[in-house]
Amino acid sequence: MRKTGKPVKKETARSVNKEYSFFENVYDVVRQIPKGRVTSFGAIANYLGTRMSARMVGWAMNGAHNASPKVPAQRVLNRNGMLTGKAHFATPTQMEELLLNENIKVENDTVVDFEKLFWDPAKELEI
DNA sequence: GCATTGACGAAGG
DNA sequence: CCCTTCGCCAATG
Repeated sequence: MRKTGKPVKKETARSVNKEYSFFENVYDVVRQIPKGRVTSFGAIANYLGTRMSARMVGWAMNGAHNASPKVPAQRVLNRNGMLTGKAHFATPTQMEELLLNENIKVENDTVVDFEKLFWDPAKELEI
């Protein structure tokens, strides 16, 4: 949890009061995703201990665009391995391009062999 | 301050 | 097996 980049500065009140919005935690985990690997919102949520509140992870990613360095949000997919957040990128095709650039095959807005490429922080990082 | 929504997930019908 | 509902927590209207 090195807050290398430091909070987004938009910590919107209460969340910062608890302990650095867990947004930072999300960003940090996402940045640690090895190239060519992907993970899911649920996995990150599980790593954070929120378990099923994967929604918050997605919500946190909403500020990822403002985070520095930029968070490889293209590696974060839903449990289906679908590029759900592609619409939130600069261009709808950017997410797919980034994944293809990492040798990750994308077919029909879904990552091929998602299970094989799946990278679970709670498992790989061994909390 | 209450109601709705949101890059999700799991369980139930 | 597909569709619906609930849960989660925070932000926005």
